[in-house]
Amino acid sequence: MPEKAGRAPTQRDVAAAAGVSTATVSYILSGRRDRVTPVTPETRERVLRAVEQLGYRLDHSGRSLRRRRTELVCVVYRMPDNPWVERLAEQVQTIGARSGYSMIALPLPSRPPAEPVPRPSPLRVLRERYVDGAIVANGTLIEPAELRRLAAGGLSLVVFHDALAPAGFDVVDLVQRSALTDLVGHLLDRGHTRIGYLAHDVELAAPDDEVQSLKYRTVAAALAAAGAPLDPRLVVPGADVRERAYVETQRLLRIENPPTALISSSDRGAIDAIWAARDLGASVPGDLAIAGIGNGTEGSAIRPALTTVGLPRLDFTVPVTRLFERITAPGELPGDRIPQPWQLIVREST
Amino acid sequence: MPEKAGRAPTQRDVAAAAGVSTATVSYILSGRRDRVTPVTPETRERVLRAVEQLGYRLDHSGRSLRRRRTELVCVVYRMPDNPWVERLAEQVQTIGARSGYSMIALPLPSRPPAEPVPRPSPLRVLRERYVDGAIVANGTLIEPAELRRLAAGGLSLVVFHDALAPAGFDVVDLVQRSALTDLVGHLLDRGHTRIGYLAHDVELAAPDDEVQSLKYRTVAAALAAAGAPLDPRLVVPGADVRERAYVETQRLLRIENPPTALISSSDRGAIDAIWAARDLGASVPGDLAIAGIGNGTEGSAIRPALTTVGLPRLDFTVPVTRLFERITAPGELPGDRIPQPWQLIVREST
DNA sequence: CTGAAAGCGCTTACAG
DNA sequence: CTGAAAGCGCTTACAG
Repeated sequence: MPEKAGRAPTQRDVAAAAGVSTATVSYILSGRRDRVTPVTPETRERVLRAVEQLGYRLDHSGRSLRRRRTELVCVVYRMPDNPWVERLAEQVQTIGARSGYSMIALPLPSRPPAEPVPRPSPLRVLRERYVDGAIVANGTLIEPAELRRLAAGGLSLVVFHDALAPAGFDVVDLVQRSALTDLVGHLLDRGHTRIGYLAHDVELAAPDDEVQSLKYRTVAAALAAAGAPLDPRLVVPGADVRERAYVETQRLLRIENPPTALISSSDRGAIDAIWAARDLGASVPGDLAIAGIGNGTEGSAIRPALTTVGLPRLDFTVPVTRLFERITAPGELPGDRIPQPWQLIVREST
Repeated sequence: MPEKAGRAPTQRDVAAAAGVSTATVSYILSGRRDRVTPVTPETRERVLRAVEQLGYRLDHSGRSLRRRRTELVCVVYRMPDNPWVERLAEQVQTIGARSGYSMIALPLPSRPPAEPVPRPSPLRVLRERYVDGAIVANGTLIEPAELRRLAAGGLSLVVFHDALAPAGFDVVDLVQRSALTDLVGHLLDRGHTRIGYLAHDVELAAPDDEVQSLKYRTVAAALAAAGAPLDPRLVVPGADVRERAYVETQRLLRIENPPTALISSSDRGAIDAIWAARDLGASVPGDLAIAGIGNGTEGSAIRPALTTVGLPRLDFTVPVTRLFERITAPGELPGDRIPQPWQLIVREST
């Protein structure tokens, strides 16, 4: 069935085999203009047979060059992915399919590129018009200036970011700060004064980084504002790795004057902390109140159900739809801020 | 700096601005032929200035069409990803960069497509020559016939699969069966006769599926062959979801005549099972031996360290290098089988 | 050392 | 209802 090795068959070959012009082949394969100038069923049949026989496959390079769009969009995120990103990808796939778009993913390294910068940069996919648009999840290490350049160059862009001004692209603002502040307030209201923090490594390594240490900084600021500043001895690493979260929590519980509440920079870390506490015979939230950050899928399935902050529902219809509006529009949309606020979700663990 | 809205600048615009021909622009930007016919430093300088000034960005459609390759490869996997796939992606990125290739990911839905099949299919990226090659991780639901068609159509392909013959593409055979059989033998040697199985949902839903239920089928077959067939009451779901693994393990331990050993279809499930057992006061491996499958990164970090089966090292240099050989070669490589056998890794939990 | 020109595979206004 | 032809942005053998 498939063509012989060598040059892959083109529409010219199909046209020749079916005895029609390439225009006819193109109309039939792309499904356009059918109503205006219908092709006779026999012609169509003949062409489709030739396609089958030659093993013809459309080559998008030609189409993209001519149509000036690739009909591909990209979900950009920082490895590893998470349920959040997967849900986003699914929705991009579903909503994009309606306008004939396919989705690819661009997983970016979790660490800033080493020197010398690798050639080609992974960002080539965005820079050289391989895709018509992209959704950038929060946490990637792409520079704001790069994003502005990409948008100026014609890429349709929707960016999840908490501290960035729209500039030719839309910014989905998770408004994490107020929810995190609410969480701190909630714990203080419950009477806690010794509050610990289970951190991601990067937060301890670069506590001043506005983006990477946003959670840590916000929690620390809220506590300080309430007159109960974070005790450095109650700040421990481990939110990244399950077993370390477990060990560090047990260590915290054994120090003199241990915390009565613990905020974990990840839901995962919080769940491990719950187990760590229980294994030591401590009750949650009685002896130790524990809260996560992120509102992952596991938090509501465990006992005690996890108090956390995050998006109440993983529904990205608005930003995803916006991306395709941008792609469809002549390119004249300004940049909007799309608020998608995190919320405090109080369950049983605090 | 960037061009005004409207048509994006092309090499023609750059050439006009710099007062040279498009050929010169192209040579400078692509870096080819420089040694054969060097461009004078001034010309180069002038062109690069024009590029900067116009905000010119290469458009890969034109290049791909002309060069007959996209310089893009794709890692195809089934959502969600896992450390295994991430490692593979990293290595594709690193090794590909040496030949000027960028990597994208194509995450496929975890369930077979609903009827009617969505248009466009996510496989369009592979079918319509968006990429020059792809590595397909194991577990995707792509039909073998589809893989053969893609290879016949000229796509360079390396497929991780345990039950597939090479056919214009290479097959990385994980040889999972013998390692799984070894695991069963190991437990039997230790004197276990009541062995339980913590399954992925799909294994219970489609136990006859050669690909999706390979682990379950192999374990069951090995036990049956040893004269100790799997007791259906000892087969429980939960390997997919942490909390369910925990609950189901505790349930298993409370039944009359409980298992003395448990094989989990995932490392993650096994780790949760360890915690579940310990929370009930059962010792591991004393009261319950527990083994995982997959050799993820967490298994060696916990106590007791997890016995598991999987790849001893996450080194995919051979298959990844092979992919780029395929891409580079005139296209005349046959299909090879690349064995990359799983092994039994005995640690402390059994 | 540089430029004019052909052509990669497709789409699409236009003429018939 | 169908075909001839131009052209999308780039690369590259070839002529100068």
